Amino acid sequence: MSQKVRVRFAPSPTGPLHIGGVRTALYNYLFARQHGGDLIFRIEDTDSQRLVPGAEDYIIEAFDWLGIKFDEGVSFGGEHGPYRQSERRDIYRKYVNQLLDNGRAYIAFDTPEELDAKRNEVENFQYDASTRLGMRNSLSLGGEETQRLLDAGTPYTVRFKIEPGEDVHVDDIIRGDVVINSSILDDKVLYKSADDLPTYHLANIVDDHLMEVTHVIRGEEWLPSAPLHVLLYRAFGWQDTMPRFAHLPLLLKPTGNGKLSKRDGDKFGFPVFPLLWNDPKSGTTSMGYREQGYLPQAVLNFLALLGWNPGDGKEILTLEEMVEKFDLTKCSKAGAKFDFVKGWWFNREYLLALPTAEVAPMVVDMLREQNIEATAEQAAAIWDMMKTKNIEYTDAQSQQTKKRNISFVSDLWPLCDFFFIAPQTFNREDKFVRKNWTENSAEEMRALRDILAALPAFDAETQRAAVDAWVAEKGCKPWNAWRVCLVGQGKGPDMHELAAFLGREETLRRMDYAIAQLG
RNA sequence: GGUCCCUUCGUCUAUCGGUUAGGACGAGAGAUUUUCAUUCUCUAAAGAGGGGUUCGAUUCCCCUAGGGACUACCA
Repeated sequence: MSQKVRVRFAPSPTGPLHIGGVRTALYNYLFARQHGGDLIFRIEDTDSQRLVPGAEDYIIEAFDWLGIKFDEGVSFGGEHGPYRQSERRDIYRKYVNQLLDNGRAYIAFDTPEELDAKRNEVENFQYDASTRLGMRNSLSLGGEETQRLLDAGTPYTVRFKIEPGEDVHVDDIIRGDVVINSSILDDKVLYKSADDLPTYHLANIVDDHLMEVTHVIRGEEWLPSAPLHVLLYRAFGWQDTMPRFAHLPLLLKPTGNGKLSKRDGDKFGFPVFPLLWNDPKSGTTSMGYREQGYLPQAVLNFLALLGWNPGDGKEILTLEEMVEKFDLTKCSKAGAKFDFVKGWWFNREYLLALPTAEVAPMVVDMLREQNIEATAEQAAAIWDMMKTKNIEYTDAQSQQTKKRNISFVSDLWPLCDFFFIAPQTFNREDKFVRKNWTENSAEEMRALRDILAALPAFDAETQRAAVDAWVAEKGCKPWNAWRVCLVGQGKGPDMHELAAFLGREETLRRMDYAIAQLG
């Protein structure tokens, strides 16, 4: 009797995909893969008012970039379509009528204005068993009047008739048995005639049933309405095939109270969307993980561990390992503060583990942004020399400089600019220059210069052999002064490798220039 | 306000009645180093509070406090 696992990720195309949504999708993906099941991509566009052009394409592109693959759904095809709710009107209408026919729902004519007025008039007004008879609906108006209004084309909604006084149980995989009394539930609007579309609640239940969804894995914000959904399954007589629920903890602000929002990203300088987003309404643009230089696997890995932990101490996990180890029952119940600094660490781990050949094109792009044209070979050479090096990372919030590793390719630039830009001036006050350019330095550099000039070849090893011999004989330590010449500061890779990259001509030129400047 | 969910180092978390409460990020210190780094070693850092249950509670129950979500003709 084991049914094939089928789960879905069903975003509403009202804007760019939030990072929390990405995590929800990821958990669905991991769960589906682990059980050899299907992952469905459904578009929940039942709110025509809030639809944002481009949002759907954005979401699809985001998952494509992230490497989360769907088995069926919008743009993926499948046997259970259409997968866009706005294209399923006929289906919903049929099921709304079923509920109407068996008395589980009723027609309501109250206008939004009337409802507003009621809410202003009565504190904590709730449209339910205790108040519905005082409202304008088929229950209070009677069949004749209802039909008359319908015939007159009066806009209406269909409301779910909730029977009060029953404890409704939701069996949640993460939270266990959650009980809510039906009396605190209101008669939810299931369908609105104005746009001939159902609301989320109805569409969600009908689609999950028809698409044979076995597990509903979604954000915790849905937990309060889960009992309503249970009641809906029952009203349709679908309780035997009702999916299992798992309500995921939310992603919270890095500091302070509340859930993670776009503002937090702006405040701390991290993206909350997978891809760059230009909002057609406000005209504002929001940064994306892709554009900021995050690697998709790093983003996935980071997100996966915000709310779930395999418990074996291993944190760097491939998608395959995550699929293997994922366990809904090991998901935490409490919301997770969004630790974007750890996100940097994940990216660094993945970036540094990447083969040089894959990083080189990124370095070329990064250099191009600095108006420097470099070949892939040069970029690869720089990466190999520099990838273990550091930068001074400016913390956007505290304005304090902190030591950071290379988490992003863009971090590389301030560390490697000297490969392309020769020192123009030398700051004698600089700690490194002051310490390492002594009175003997000019003379030493002249000697080193002559040795280098006379070398038969200029590769690092040839240099090293000659210079080591000279150093051994003279008993001097020329490297830091040499670094002053070529770099101007206390940073950069091994001097011989650096000189080899620059080439003999440029190396000697920089040395001559420094000797002339510093004396 | 009401309903529901939640509560271990600063952060993400491990522990499924008996542990010196472990790991990771971040922080600090030291060592190494031809610079900046890397690397290595070490350190500080937690069971919200109060009641129970039990031989024994971080773990089970209750209360309080705190946090979160929901409370639309939005999802």
